[in-house]
Amino acid sequence: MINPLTAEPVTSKVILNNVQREAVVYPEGPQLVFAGAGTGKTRVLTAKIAYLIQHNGLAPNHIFAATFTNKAAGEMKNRVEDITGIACAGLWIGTFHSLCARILRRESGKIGYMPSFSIFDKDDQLALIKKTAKDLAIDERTMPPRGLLQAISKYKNACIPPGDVEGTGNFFEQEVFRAYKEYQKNLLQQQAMDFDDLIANCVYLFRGHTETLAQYQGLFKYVLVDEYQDTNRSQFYLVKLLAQTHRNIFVVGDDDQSIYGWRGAELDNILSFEKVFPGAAIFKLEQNYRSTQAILSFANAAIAPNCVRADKRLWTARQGGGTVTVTRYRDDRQEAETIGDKIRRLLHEGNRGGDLAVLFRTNAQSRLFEDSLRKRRLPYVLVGGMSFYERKEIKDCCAYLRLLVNPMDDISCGRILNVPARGIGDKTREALMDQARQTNRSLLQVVLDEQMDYGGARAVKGVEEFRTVFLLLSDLVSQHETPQEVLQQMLTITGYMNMLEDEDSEEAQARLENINELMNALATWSIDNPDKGLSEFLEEISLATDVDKWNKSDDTVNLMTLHCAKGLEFKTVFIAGCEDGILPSRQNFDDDDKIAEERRLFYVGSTRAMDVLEVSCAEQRWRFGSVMPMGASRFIEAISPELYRLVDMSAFVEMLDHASHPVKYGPKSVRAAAPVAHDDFSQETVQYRVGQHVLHKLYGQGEILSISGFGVDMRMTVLFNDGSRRRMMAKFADFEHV
DNA sequence: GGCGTAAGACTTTTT
DNA sequence: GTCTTACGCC
Repeated sequence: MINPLTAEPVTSKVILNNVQREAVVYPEGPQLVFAGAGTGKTRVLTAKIAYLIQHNGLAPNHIFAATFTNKAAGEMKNRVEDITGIACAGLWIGTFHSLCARILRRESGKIGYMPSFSIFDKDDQLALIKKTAKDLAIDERTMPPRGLLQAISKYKNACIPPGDVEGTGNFFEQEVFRAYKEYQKNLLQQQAMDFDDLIANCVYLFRGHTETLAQYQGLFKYVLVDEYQDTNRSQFYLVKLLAQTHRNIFVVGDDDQSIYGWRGAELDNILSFEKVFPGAAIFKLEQNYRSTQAILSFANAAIAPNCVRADKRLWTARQGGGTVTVTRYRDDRQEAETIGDKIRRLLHEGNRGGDLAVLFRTNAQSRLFEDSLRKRRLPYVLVGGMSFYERKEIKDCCAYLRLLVNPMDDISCGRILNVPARGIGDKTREALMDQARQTNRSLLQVVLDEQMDYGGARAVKGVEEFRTVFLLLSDLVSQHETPQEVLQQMLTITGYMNMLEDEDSEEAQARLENINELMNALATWSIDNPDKGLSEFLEEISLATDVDKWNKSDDTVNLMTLHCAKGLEFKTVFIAGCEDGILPSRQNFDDDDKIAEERRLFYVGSTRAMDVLEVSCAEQRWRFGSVMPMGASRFIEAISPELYRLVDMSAFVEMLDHASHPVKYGPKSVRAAAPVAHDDFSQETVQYRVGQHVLHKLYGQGEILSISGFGVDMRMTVLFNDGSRRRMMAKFADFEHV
């Protein structure tokens, strides 16, 4: 620790250009920083926080800073500690959702919640709305559950409680209202909140409790918001409330990078900031430090047709650079194969995989690139998509843990009542749920106190078994057993482990390893967070973003959606599938605002590239199981041809790959090619090798005995010095330096 | 009640 | 082409 009084000032410790420095040292009052792509937004935000602490002498816990991912929050906090030499444990920094959860855990009693409330993810929400709709006799076909959720989400994002929409609108709106009201009632009864509630309930809390609001207004002397262009109305209300007393609100954003309108984000928040906060100081960061002139010119031309934008001009000192390439392919298959070849060449030329990224509009497009890279034995990581914590076996485990933390959580209870199968089918479950509803108790409560006088003998036995299991686990929790011991016991007592071990399939094997991984993760987490418990672990899991879960590695090529790529940068970027219908998505064709948002998405993708940008489109693409003709994206068509080089590969029918195996494109037979077994080439692709000595946080020293799979799927067997032999997934192993 | 097969829906993007 | 739901059989 350095002494802050003698420390170098922030402004000399962090290199800042003139505008950046002005924004950092600007004394007080509302501030809006327009930060174009690659203009050092994070640097300014970090420096600002450090400056507030060091120069203004603010204690870290007086600062509220909302970032876009928890990972960014963690990195920023560390950086601020580096700069100031002051411990920042008390700093309120994180995503809106985690910050609000933190406030709500403390104040939950004021809005009828216990501090142990559950956080419902998408699946839980869907399960609950289905149950709600069923109870209300709302027909699933006329009112699809997803549609209901979307409508409800809209209300919540605007902080409109069910009481405010009563009696308005047509039949459909009435039905939505009925569902909304009942859904909220159910959430409260189960002591659960969905993602939107975390923000909305915070706003309701403050609206309804002026003394609590005053307390937080007094606490937060400075409110900072990153990615302000992507905030929705409830988030806007929240920061407005919090910043009311001190009027120190500092927001950073770029209207050209607003890509979450479909999630309720309101571009108007950033565009009308000056109106809402009169006297706001405006700063414009226009020097881009990331991309070459060629890339920037291309991106600027791409975004130019959007007319509702704040006036700004991005420029770069990085003159020249290779021309942006636009490549036309015959089909999606050829696109993926050729990009795979290009990536292989780039790696042979000495580029690191981590410097390369393939970006696409939809998750479904990732598969071809995965196949292509896997075939070439190139390590890659798919960011986003089906994440670890969304897997069935992991969700099952978490449901048990969640029920232990919050016994009112009927959705979790319903999920695991019959997992593993113990003879409690849909009928029995429904009977129990009816019983719960009629007697106004939780599902678990019914299961625990009811002498069942209905259902078959098998069902009764199953319910008894579940009761026994739950009480045993509950005892462990009250005896303050460690979280991983509870999980371990759950897996043994329920027979979950046996079930998977008995099933002799590859899938069961993978599930076992995932569960093993969850135990490792939980154990490691407990060591890192000795003062926290199960409920905090569960919260962290449910609020983690895809990028939070991403282990950036030097060696793995990155595959992700354009949305996921926001805020990141790579030396070489491929944007694939730039076709009308994909980017922009067909579903947004008839709405100009949505087309503008799609264009911004294309802009975001283009500005991720530092040195090389390659955009591509295919003339035909497999969609819904059949071939569809595609045309190049209107966004490309709108860019002046001098700004890129057009390469037409669509005439190539066949190419040779490096191993001289002809690769044919198009015919179905090729698509069904046998999957490559990874076992024999794993060592060449990653940083681990057999025989390597490693140091694990939990298990200490060990030696890698064998490796299978590669990239994200790489698993290895490690013999630890305590004699234990463990299978673990490389991406989670988290070995310390040896 | 559980498990297997077959038709059906469906894909935008995510905290 | 892939995942989810519905139905029929055990």
